[in-house]
Amino acid sequence: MQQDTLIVITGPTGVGKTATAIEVARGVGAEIISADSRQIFREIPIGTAAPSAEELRQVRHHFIAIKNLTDYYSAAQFEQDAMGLLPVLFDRSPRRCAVMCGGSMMYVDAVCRGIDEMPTISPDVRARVKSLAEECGIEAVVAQLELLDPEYLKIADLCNHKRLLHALEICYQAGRAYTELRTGRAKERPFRIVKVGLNLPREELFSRINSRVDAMIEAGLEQEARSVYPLRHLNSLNTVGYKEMFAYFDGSMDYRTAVERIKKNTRVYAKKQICWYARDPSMTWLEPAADAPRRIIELAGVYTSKLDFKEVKHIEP
RNA sequence: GGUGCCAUAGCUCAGUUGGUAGAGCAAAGGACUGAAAAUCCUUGUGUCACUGGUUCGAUUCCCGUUGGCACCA
Repeated sequence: MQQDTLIVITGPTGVGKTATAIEVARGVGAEIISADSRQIFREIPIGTAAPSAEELRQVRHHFIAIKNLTDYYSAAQFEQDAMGLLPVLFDRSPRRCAVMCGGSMMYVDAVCRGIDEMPTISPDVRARVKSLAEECGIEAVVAQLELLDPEYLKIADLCNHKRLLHALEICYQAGRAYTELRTGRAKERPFRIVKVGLNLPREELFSRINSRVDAMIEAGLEQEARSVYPLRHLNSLNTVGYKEMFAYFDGSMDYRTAVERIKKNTRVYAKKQICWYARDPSMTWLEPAADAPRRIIELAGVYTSKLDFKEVKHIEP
C-alpha cells in the first residue's frame, strides 16, 4: 500500500512553479492545491498570474478563484480547508498523491507544519485596539502588552506596530497571553511531505519577473485594477500590482513609475520568499529546467515499477 | 588640427576654499505563528580616469596622457 504523499512545489514568484506543478501532477496523476493567498480571489487573475484557463483544464486545481475580495481569508483558514481536502485528493489519486503549488510562505507552512490555535479576532476587538493605538499612541498598546503579555514584549519588534496591535488583539480576544498560545511546535501530518523549492540565478529570475510584469500590463492589468479600485482599502488588495496602479489612478504616481514600482516590489517580494524558504532544511532546491518535473517525481519516490516510469516519459520534451 | 567643458558608488549626479567623500535610484542581508504579495529591521572602501609635479598632505591646484561632449577650422 502506497503511503499518502504531498509534493510541495514552492519558490519565489515568477520562477515557473505553475508549469512545473502541472507537469508533476500529470506525471503522477494528482490534483493541485494552490497555496497562494491572492490567486484565491476571483477578481484578480491577471495581477496575480493565476493559472490560465488552458492550464486549469489540464489538471484540476483547488483554491483558485474561490473567494471574493470582500471575503475574509487567512493562512489558518487555508490550513483547515486544505487539511480537509487532502484525504479526498489522496483517495482520488491512483498513487495517493497530491501536489501543492504556491509561493505564499505562511500558507505553505500552515499545511506542512500547522499554525497554533488562536482565536479569530472579532470586529469589535479589532476596532477597540485600533482606536487605542490611534487615540493614545503605540505606547498605550505597549503598556497594555506589558500588563497582559510581558513575555511577548521581550521578543517583540517595537517598530512593527502591526504585529504589536495583533498581539494585543489576541490577548483581548483569547483572554490569555498571546505567548501562551504560541507553541512553535510542528504538527504531525498523516502523510509524507516532499518539499521542492524552485529557484534561478538572481539575474535570470529578475529578468523573468520584469518581463512577466510587462506581459501582465499587456494582458490588461490596468483595466483589472480599475475594476476593483472601489475596493482598494481591502487587505486583499494591499497587493503588489494593485497598490501601485491605485496610486496611479489617485494621481500620486505617474504611469511609468507605477509600472516600475510593480517590477521593483515584485523583485523585493521574490527576495523575501527566498529568504524565508532558505532556512527550511527540508527543502530540496532545483532549477525549473525541462527535466525538473521528472526529477521531482523521482525525489518523491512515488514510482515503484518500471511501468510507472514509462508513464512519466511523456513529460519529457 | 585648435579651443572650451567633462571624467567621483552598478546608474544619474553632489561635494571637498587641499586633511582620502554622500544623495537619489538600483542593489544586498535579515525578522516573521490566524490580514503574510502584508508588516518591520539593517547595509555605501569607491584605485574620486591614468602619469608626473607642487605640498607635511592631492580626489581637490598645475603639466601631460587617454576617453567623451560641444564649438571653431
